[in-house]
Amino acid sequence: MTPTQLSEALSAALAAAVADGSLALPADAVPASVHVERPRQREHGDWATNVALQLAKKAGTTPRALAEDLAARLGAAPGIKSVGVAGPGFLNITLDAATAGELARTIVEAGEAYGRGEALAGQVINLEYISANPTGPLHIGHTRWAALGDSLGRILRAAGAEVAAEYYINDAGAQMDRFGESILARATGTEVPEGGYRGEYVNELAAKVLADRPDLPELPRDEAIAVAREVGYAHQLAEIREVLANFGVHFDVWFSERELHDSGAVEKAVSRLREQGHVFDKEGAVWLRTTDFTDDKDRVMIRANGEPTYFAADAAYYLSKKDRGFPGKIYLLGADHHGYVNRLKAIAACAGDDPESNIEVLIGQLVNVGGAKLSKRAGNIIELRDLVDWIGKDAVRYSLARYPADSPLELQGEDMIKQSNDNPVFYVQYAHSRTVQIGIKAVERGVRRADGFDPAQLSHASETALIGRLTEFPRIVAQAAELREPHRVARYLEALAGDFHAWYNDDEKLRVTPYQDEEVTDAHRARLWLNDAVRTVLANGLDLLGVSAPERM
RNA sequence: GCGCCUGUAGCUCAGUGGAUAGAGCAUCUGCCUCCGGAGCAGAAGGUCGGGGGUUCGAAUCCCUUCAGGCGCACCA
Repeated sequence: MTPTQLSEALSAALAAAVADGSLALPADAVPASVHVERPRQREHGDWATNVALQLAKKAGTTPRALAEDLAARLGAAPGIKSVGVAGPGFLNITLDAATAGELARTIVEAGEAYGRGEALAGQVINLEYISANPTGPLHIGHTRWAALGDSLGRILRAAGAEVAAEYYINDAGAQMDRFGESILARATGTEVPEGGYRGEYVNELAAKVLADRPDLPELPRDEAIAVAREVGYAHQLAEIREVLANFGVHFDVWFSERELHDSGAVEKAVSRLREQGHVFDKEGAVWLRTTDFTDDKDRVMIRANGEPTYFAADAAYYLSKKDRGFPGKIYLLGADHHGYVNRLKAIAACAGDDPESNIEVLIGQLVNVGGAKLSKRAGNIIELRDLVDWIGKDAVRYSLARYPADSPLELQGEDMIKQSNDNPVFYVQYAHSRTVQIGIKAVERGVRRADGFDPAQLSHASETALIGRLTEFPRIVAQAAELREPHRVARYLEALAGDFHAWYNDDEKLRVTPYQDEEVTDAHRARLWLNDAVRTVLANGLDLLGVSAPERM
């Protein structure tokens, strides 16, 4: 029995009580689905609901009386072992072992599909993250969004949404010229200009540019800057793409800011917003009246000198997303960009969208890794590439994905490479590899799922706890998708791994494989089904986080 | 000054109005003759920053206050 079915059974019990007059509640006050949750305390049963507490007042009765009535009605339902009333009026529900144990079969047969759902079905979402300038390597701040953004994309898709992951390349503007000038200076042994890029990586780029274009030093200065800029840009972007690919991060679209300018999309955006009535001219510049909405001051789109601002490109980019058919637009930005939230929402509103539903801006707070070496090649930053070389892809991704984005984070690098309980990624991966090895051993000893499944065998406390945990997975995925919080999946996997290890260590009689002189029984087979169900969920969950599920460690 | 985020165990952090506030680390005590000890069981550790309020019920919602981080461009 799934929580959904249980919730429906509760609704039916409420409706029946209203129908026969024992519950004085208007029909429209009966909730279509009743919220059930896993109680913290095991002795409170498999599931609990506070529905009686919530409805008693409206029905003019006491919570306990209402709960007693519901308990009597629900207790007769098939698959339910017992229903109790506790405390002020909680309903505690225990399923019978066979009904609960069926879940293991459901999971094993569903395989990779278990956990996927329809909570976000029909939603079409553009998910933009990282979007770092192509003028230098990715650093630790980008790394947090790389891990969270990619995982969020996977989770949104698992919940049924259609998602395009997008990287906005800020390849326009004065910074690119400074980038070109910096490379040229290094290539020709002259001084890097004020405000230029100085990291060791600029020397590396200069060497690559010279290898591609040995004629660089002989070119007229303007042309040389352009060549250095363009060739350097290509190399830097290639490196970013390679580093992200090695990190397991995939983008569907790499969107160039320059394209917006070259194609005239920026001018078109200005005129479109002008038609909407939100653009005005002042002091020689063209402005967007973002104060019509949530912003605290109006923003310049075209400067007095005729050059468009970065903000104008942002507006054009927003319209591009809208035009390309994405009602939902999620932006993942760093904390240093939180001042942008209101003006981005104002763009949406000026474009005629609903800033509450068509645009969502998630802000990631700072992260620091203690003990990490600062990058010499890029200056005083921690590079994503170095971090992955040092700690490993799985540990970096997991360590970042297991915390919500909106809290500042201080991680210890030494803990992240420890292969022990200090590091939850190994704890979860170890549980997965253990299920794999147990499965192999069981088959060697003649325990085979194909020989049958008697779910009633899974009646031990550690087994029902484990089954209950497995039941939660689809709801956890849906919740992580709806709240945009990948860390919920990681925390769930840690709890599941804990329940699994506890079951494994619980009692020497509760083994998947028989002792050497022992016959294979229904119990061994049932436990193999359960073991394999756990493996399925651990693998599915780790995949949502972009972390590998090793068969052996 | 204004705005956003964050204050939970010694440390790093979970906990989108429910029952006795949880996990890992660190400290202490147990558990390897057969499925992986990278594991398990237990002990100890808390004015949920402070103060008001809403509610049958608040770490969670509202107000206020203190502390820390970040941001307030015709830069990108």
